[in-house]
Amino acid sequence: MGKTRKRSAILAVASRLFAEKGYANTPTSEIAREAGVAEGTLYHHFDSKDGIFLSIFNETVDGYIAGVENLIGRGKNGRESLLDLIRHHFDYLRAHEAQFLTILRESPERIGRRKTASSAVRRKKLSRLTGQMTEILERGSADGSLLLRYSARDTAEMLRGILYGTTRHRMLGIIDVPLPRLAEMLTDFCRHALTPPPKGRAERHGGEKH
Amino acid sequence: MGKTRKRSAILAVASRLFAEKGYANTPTSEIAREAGVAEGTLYHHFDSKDGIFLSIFNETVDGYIAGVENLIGRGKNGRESLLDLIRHHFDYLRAHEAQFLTILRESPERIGRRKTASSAVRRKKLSRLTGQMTEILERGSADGSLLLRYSARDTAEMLRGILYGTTRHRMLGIIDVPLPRLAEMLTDFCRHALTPPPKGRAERHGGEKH
Amino acid sequence: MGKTRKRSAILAVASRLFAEKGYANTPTSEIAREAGVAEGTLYHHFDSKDGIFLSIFNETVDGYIAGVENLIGRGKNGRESLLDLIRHHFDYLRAHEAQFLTILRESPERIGRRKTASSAVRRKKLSRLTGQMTEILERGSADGSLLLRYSARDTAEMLRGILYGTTRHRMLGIIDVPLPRLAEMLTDFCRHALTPPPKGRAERHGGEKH
Amino acid sequence: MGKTRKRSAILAVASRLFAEKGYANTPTSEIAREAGVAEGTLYHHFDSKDGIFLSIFNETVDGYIAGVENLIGRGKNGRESLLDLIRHHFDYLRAHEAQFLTILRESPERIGRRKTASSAVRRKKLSRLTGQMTEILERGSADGSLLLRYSARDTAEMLRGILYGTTRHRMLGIIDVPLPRLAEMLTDFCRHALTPPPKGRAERHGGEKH
DNA sequence: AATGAATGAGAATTCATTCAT
DNA sequence: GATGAATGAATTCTCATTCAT
Repeated sequence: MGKTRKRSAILAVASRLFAEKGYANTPTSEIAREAGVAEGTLYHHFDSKDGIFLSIFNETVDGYIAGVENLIGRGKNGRESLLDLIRHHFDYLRAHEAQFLTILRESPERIGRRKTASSAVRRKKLSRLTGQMTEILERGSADGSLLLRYSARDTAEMLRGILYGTTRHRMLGIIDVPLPRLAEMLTDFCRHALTPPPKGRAERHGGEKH
Repeated sequence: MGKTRKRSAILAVASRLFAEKGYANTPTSEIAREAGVAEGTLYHHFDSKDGIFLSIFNETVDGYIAGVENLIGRGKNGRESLLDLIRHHFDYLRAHEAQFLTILRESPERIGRRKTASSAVRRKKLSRLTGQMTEILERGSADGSLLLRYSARDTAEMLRGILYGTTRHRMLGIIDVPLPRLAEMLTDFCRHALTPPPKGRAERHGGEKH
Repeated sequence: MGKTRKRSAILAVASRLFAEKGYANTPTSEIAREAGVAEGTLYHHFDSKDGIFLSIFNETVDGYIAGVENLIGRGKNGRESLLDLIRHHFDYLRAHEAQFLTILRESPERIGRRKTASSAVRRKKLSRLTGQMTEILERGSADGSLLLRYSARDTAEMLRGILYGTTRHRMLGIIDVPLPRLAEMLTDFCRHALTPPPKGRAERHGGEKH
Repeated sequence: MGKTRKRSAILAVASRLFAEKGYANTPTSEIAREAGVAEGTLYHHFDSKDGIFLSIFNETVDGYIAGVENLIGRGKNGRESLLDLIRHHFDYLRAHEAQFLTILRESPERIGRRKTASSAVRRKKLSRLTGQMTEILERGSADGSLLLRYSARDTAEMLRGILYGTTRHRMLGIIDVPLPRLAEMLTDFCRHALTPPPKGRAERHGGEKH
């Protein structure tokens, strides 16, 4: 309890500062000052500045993944699970805004090219996510509630990019659509793009010329 | 010619390095060395390291916007213009990979929160882009070639996020779908999400229960 | 017993680590961890990190000096005492390798220039050693078993340097001669350099031309 | 010329400070201050603090080795070359006191255990020295001017240790014999230990009992 | 006696930028 | 325009030591 109070304070402050100013522009001295601890204390709880980021990443992504796991386990059909996923995405986002922003901002630096031991772990977590989404899409394809025009895997990857990009622009203030509205639009967008035609009517799409 | 050879060399090298290692992890000394100029020379051509990034950003985004302007001017209907836009996006991307990656990586640092004079300029350019997309969507809505379920502006913003996110994940190697395939999928996805129902048939969507 | 078990563990671990990595490169945290005690416990048994070194130094040098005292007390002639001293040196070395290495490595830092209270104590112990060696040489000179060409004091100082340097190079792996062989060589070397000419023959050395 | 003035100043100051207080106890800030340059300037001329030590080591040892090479080339007999070597040792020492002390103090840290690329280079230089001394002893053994009771290599290693140890104790003020006197004593010591018996007289040594 | 979380004064190093040549 | 030596502020990290429990 008391033992981890400072640790949590550090993580909370760091999330906020990283989100606001970026990892590289946030000196450890500022984290310490705002968290009300000595600078050395950071290094009592974390290996390095990078270790602080790593903890934020892990705790946030683990929670996100657990949430998805949970909704998958509910056994709804693919289409409903997909909608649940989008809902979960935006709910979780709200509850962990600073953490999300931090991760959004820093992914290329810390997940991108450089192949380090811990970046491999991070990549793995993220690909776990793609795996979960693939699972949902496959279920929908099997139970007829979703119509995939591409492989489930490819579609899942695209969806991840879509969620990422819209979320990011929204959180960075690059676009103005309010978050709930964005969630609604994306839900709708996916529904239309992935919905099979109502029964009893032929899909006419193939006949189009383009 | 001779006057700008070193300038171009600097920009080319900087784009590559920023893309590979990130802005913050690329010392000016390395840019100078790889470009084959003295470190001081950087400061004859640019105000600062930030100025180098700024030039990459401006030249790249200006070219992109000009391309969109161009395709809008061709006077095709909204739907076709939208497809042209996606095509243009991926074409331009291919031709300016390093520059795009640089911008992708650094936007939050340099465009995000902090309101400086030059970040305002950059934001403006980006919002010009949203304006162009809005224009295309409005045209499609007016000429019946596109069906918007939300305002053209909101839809445009969402589309920008979608393009950004998928492009980024692809370029950072976070997802595996090859670029041309991704372009195809997105084209298809948008077509389904924004296509009006074939004439003579009522849109049944509204009747669904969900 | 139980009272000093942790103290001994600390000294043993510290000797080993100081010998392996050097005093400055051995954090107290590592000593504590390897000794299986808490970091604060170090400070119950010793005043400071320096105090740990001091204890190693004192205990080791005291034992060494006691051994010399002992062999001097046996009342052999000077020559034999000198050979006993060399033997004792290498025997003691073997039994206290880590401690010796620690002292070898750190002497200049902690015994050298800086005149502190405790460094004076240490210097005094070392000069006690020179005193003992001087005593042996004087005895040999008096009883005719050794031939000194310089004052006993000067010769003793030189011998100390000789023992120190060869021992050190050997322990640091700078030279390859095995320890027993080195002991033999030094014994022999001293014997030839300090041996009086066989009785009944004039020392011809003075007549040489060089 | 002017280009290297600051570099030399840094090396001179660093030698002095390392010799006085030890490498680990000399902050780079102090080197910079005393050398009259900015701290960053150190890193313009050297890779790291370690690089400064490395330069001192290399320049000093290279000069020493060149001197030995030189005296070997004079073609004197082994015995005289050995005496020249001792003379050269003490001459060079006088001319590079601070550098020698620095190297004396820091060898274990920087040459000892840890096998790094540059420590291998340093070890190699030092073993070159042993090689040179071996060469001299072999020559003396061949031309009859020296009597070796052990292999030339082993004797050379022992001699190196002897020179090292006595020099070191002298320079650290652990012993009081003045430098010239020490040189004389060592010369004499070696002469007696390695001198063949005058012609026409049998070596009686083997007959002794001990 | 024992613990270990917390401290904070330093340490080495980096790097964008300047300026005399 | 071009150079590159020099700068010094800023940054991350280390670690001996303390002290409340």
